[in-house]
Formats: sequence, C-alpha cells, structure tokens
Amino acid sequence: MSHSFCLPGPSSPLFSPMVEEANSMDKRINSSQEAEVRKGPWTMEEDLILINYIANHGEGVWNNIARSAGLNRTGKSCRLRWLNYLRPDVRRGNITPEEQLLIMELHARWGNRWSKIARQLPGRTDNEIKNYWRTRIQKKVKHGESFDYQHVMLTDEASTSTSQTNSVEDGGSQPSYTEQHETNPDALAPQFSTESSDNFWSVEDFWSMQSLNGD
DNA sequence: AATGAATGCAACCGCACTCTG
DNA sequence: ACAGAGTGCGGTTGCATTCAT
Repeated sequence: MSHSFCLPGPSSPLFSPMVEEANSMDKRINSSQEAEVRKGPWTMEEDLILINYIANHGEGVWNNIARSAGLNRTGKSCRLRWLNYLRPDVRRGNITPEEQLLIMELHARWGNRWSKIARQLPGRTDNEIKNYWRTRIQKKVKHGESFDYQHVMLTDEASTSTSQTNSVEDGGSQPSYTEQHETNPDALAPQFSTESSDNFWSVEDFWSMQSLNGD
C-alpha cells in the first residue's frame, strides 16, 4: 500500500520556525546526551512523521515505530499522541448533550473506567472524556451536592456555546502550530493545526487530503 | 493596559496487566 | 513457571489561554 503524504522536507519554509525550535532543543539534548528522548509538546514535524510512518507501515510495536520513524520519543509517547490526537477517526470538539448524558450514565455505572466509557463513544478518547469529566462535570457535582443530570446538561450546553466552542475548534492549546503563522505567514505549504478556520489545515483536513491522494 | 486567578487540555508518570520466549 | 518487554489505564502535572479585577 502506498500512503505517502508528500511530506515537506525539513528545509521547507513550513517547518522553519518549528524546526528551529526543535533543533535548538535537539542541540541541547545532543550536547548533553545523545540518546535522551524528547518530552513535552509534539511539534508538527513529529506529528507528520508519525502519521506518515503509520500510514505506510501500520500500527505495530510502538517502541519500534518510534525508533524506525526516527522519532526521538518513547513508544509510549507515540502511542498516546496517535490515539489521543492523530488518529483519523478521532473526533474533536464539542461533546454533544447526548454524549454528555451517556458519559454521566456510564460513569455512574462504571466509575472512572475511562477507556471503557470511551469505547461507547466512537471517536472520543479516554483522555478527552477524563478531562471533560474532571473539568466540567465533577466541578458541577461538587458545587451542587445533588447530582442532577438534566441540570448539568442544560448549564453545560450554555457554556458549550461559548467558551467550550473555542476550546478545540479555534485551536485550543495548539499554540506551537499556529504560532508559525505569525512568523511565516506566507508559507507556501498548508498550515497544519487543529483549527477549522480558513487559513489553517486541520488534522481532519490532513486525513481527507490523504484519502484524496488515493490510498 | 496590566496582572493575577481560573480554566482546559496535552502529555507525562507509575502501576498493573498481558504477551512472549 | 518465570522474567522481561510491551501495552493499557487512571491519576497528575505543566502550561497556554481566558477571564476578572
């Protein structure tokens, strides 16, 4: 199968700000210890490498993927990034009222079995559900002693239409990708971010592009 | 406009489980 | 049966962003 993504090379203008950052980090790493693995936020380059590698070779042993793809990351880190963010079927953005109700019902039944709960919500990840529960629902449960599904849903729907809407769809916390737009606004290659705005490419765009390339 | 607090999310950590030789 | 490697999972943390003053 040929799933090549036509990745822009590291010298591409698209990557320059990010690569600079990565390089400076690499320098620090290389100067201290060659084999030290990278931690912290993923760069766009790393994402593309991982996506491209898995598209070509499929999933496998994560430590091998990390090594073979040339990513200076642990297999664990690659797996997490793939499952929570890069997978083509991962749904991002607003949790619908239906999903919220389901989460609450399943949590009432199973407790903090996030992965189990996530399996009932196609495209949602355990991490996302866990975060959602802790930041939205648990907070409300704490404040209002009596746990009223209906109330939680109604109030959260309101917040969904305001703050939550921008949490992911406007890029959320992916500053490292969008920053480059500032430093390199005229980059020829498409921007890659989670934003759905006109000027940026989202992960979804990337995968639809991939399917257009005829895999 | 500045700044401190609150919030939300990505990513890491540690432990437990499963698989394989 | 055992040990080591790999994986899955839940808890926690760090930090960027947003909000309130």
